[in-house]
This record gives sequence, structure tokens and C-alpha cells, in this order.
Amino acid sequence: MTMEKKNSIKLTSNEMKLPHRHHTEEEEQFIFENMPAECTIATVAEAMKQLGDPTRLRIFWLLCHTEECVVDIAAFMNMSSPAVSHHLRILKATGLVTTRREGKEVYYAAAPNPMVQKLHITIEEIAEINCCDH
Amino acid sequence: MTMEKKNSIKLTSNEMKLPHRHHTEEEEQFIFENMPAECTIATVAEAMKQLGDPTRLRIFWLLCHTEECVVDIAAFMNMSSPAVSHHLRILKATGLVTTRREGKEVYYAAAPNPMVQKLHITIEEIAEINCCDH
DNA sequence: CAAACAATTAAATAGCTGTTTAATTGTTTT
DNA sequence: AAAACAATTAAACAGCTATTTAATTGTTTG
Repeated sequence: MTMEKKNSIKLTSNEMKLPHRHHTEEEEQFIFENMPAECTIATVAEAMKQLGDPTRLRIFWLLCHTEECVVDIAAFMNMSSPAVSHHLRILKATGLVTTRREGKEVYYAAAPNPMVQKLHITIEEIAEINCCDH
Repeated sequence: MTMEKKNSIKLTSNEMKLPHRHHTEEEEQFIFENMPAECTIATVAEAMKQLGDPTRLRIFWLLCHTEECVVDIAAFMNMSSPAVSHHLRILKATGLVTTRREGKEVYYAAAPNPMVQKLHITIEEIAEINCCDH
């Protein structure tokens, strides 16, 4: 009698994809079925990456609360205009902020979309949790 | 008669800190009073920075749903063990994941704290908004 | 139209980051 | 104790990123 695979009687065709067997097939299936698509991950990661810089996070927080021109943002951040401009361009390219020109000045503000709203709320909530000053 | 400053009659002592005058004093005050402290910003930015890498974001998502050993994480990610280990070390140093050794294997899982929970929820929600597959 | 101001862009540099390959440590099993 | 397996660490490299300084573009005002 030849060797039979242990799972030869299994009717459902799904195979386990992970080398070790620490989970049931159902658990493993859940992971692979609910795993976000690559482009979804990329979008979320991109937003988080840009807010992962303390400078940009503070600018973003500011722009979630008020619209500001570059000169005022630079003063608020205590940074040079070119440096601020660089970060604003990144935030805009990521879709986190929008711009509006009025005369000589360009006003930046948080982009009015649900992702930005969620990120803003999350930042405030996490800041609350890890608050350094009381 | 010498030049008098326009605001010489002001009784409240707060001065405007931004060079341009696009806001009322109250609006400006709100910003400076509610602005998160530097270390708060640093903590939030650090967490977001580490989740800003697509590889780590996917690992984090996985570990929010199940505990896994390094071999299985590497298989799930289709990456080498050293590369995965590198990212796991970063996630652990940031306090986003915890470890537990059992025999030869080290199991990683999302750290059980409110910041991690909030980040997980946010990731799922933003993924829902920007979902690529339907 | 020239001067002044706001903002952006460009070039250069220094520092950081992710992956690979190879070597090493820790644990179990025979 | 030696072999096998899991995980980490180290060294090296390529690619990216943030800031500075200088130059440029766009807009308004005298």
C-alpha cells in the first residue's frame, strides 16, 4: 500500500499557503480573503508615509484647523519658505491638502475628503492618548 | 506727535505671532493653544512613519488579525526572513507589535494598546474608502 | 514698467532606509 | 553532542529624502 496524503479525503479544494501549521484552514482563509489589495495598501501607506514626517504632520494638523498662506506656515513652523514649500508640494501631491491663490499669496488647507477627515481624527485621538503635556 | 502703534489701546496682552493678518486674534490663539506638543507630534509621526512603508503596513495588518511566526510572515509577504525580521524589529521598537517565543519560533502580534487599535481601525476604514477591488 | 513681495524651483549635500548575502545565535531533536 | 531548524545580526550597497542656498516665476503696487 502506497503512502496516502493525510488530506486526501478533503473535499474542499483550498490548500494551506503558509509553511507552518499554526492555524486552522478557516483562519488562514480569512486572512487571504480579507487581505487588502496591493493598491489599497499602497494608497494607505503613501498617506501615512507623508504624515510620518514630524514637520509635515504638524503642517497637516495646522491645515486641518485653518487655511494658511506659505509665509504664515513658515513662521508657524519656524522654517524657511523653500523648506515649507517642499513639504506642501508633497502633501498636495498625496492629495492631503489643496491650494487656492488669492493675489500674491497661495492658501493651503486640508483637502475636503473622507480620508483626510479620518486621518485628522486619528491624529487627534492618538495625540490624546500619548499626550506629553497636561 | 510721535507715531503710535495701531494696537496701543489693546488691553489683553497676547500678541499675534504670524507675520500676515489673515485671522482674528482668537483664531490664532486657538491654534497656538491647541497645537500638540513636540513630543506628541514625534510619537504620532513615528508610528505613522513606520506604517508608511507598504511592507510594514501589510505585516501590521496581518498581525492585527492573527499571531504569526517569522517563517509564516515571510511566506505571506513573499520575502526573505532577514528582510521580514528587519521590519519586525522596527515595528517592535516603535511599540506596534509584541513578541512571544515558543520553542524555536518567535510569534509576533499587534501590541495590545489603544494606539495600535486606533491605527488598525483607521487603516481598515481608509482601505474601505480607497478600495481598489470590489 | 520697475520695485517689492510671495511662492516655487533647482542644484547640491548630508543623512537615512530597505534589501541582499553571509554569518551568527538560540532552540529542539536525534 | 551533532544536526536541523528558526530567527537575528552584520556588512554592503543602492535609492530615497530633507534642508540649504541661490535663482526664478508670478502677482501686485507705486
